[in-house]
Amino acid sequence: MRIGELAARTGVSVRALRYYEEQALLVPGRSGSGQRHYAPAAVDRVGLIQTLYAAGLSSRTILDLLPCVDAKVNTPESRALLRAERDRIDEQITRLVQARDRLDGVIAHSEGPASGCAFLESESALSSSA
Amino acid sequence: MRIGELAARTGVSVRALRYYEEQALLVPGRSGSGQRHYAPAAVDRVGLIQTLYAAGLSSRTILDLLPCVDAKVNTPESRALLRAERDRIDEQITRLVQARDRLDGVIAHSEGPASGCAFLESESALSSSA
DNA sequence: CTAAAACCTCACGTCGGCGTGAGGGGCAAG
DNA sequence: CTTGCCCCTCACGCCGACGTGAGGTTTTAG
Repeated sequence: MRIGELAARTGVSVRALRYYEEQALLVPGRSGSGQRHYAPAAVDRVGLIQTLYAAGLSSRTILDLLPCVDAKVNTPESRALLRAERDRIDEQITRLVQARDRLDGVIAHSEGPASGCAFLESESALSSSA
Repeated sequence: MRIGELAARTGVSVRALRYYEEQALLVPGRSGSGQRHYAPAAVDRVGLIQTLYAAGLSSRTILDLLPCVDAKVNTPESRALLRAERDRIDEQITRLVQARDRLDGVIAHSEGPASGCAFLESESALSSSA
């Protein structure tokens, strides 16, 4: 299929697909006239790339991970790389849960101000002069 | 305390603190000569800001949330805002868990290729020519 | 008093993941 | 042939959270 169809099927922009090629994440074949041609499997590939981007990984990192994911490479280094990125994601989840809990606490407080709770330890007197 | 000390205590850069002021997230008092002076509570404040930044919130969003967190504002709108941001974080967590699980699957596969599992549905023949 | 820190205000640089034209080719239908 | 749609390659724009000087003032230690 050509780039427009892949874009339509995956929901990502044509520009983004060209960008993925630039980053060597998804390199299509070319017709004689220079047009890009993608195999059907490219749809799944784009989905994976999107998932990883959504997890906050950079193009470079994804580029490093893809060969492992494709199971074309399976060395101790590649496994370490996979675990490292997994752990980074884990940390990020931890941070997000922390922020969410914080907001949940505020929400609970704003809805039921019955208790004089101080789960948000003291936010007052933010500045002082001289 | 002055900006350098706050920076040291919180681990964020002096530049970042000035930026927070620019964004109206943390506005310190000033001495006659123009130097910033922060109250001790500013340490916690910076921690909160950092937590929210780490959760992927923008300066603008944090600015909107802070009055609610400070419990200075408690309107239906502010509560809706809090919930909306909480839900965004929830979604982000979902995405991250998805990505992590994906990597976990790959890791499991790379370590024990005993099972002919296909949890990563077909990643092959990525491109075709003409 | 003097020198070194620490502070101040501009104001431009960076980086990543694209958006958005500009300007021009390829290909099927009528 | 021509209309029209999809495709191509540059190449600049953008945005947010700061980094990084430049050039000058204030505070502090000796």
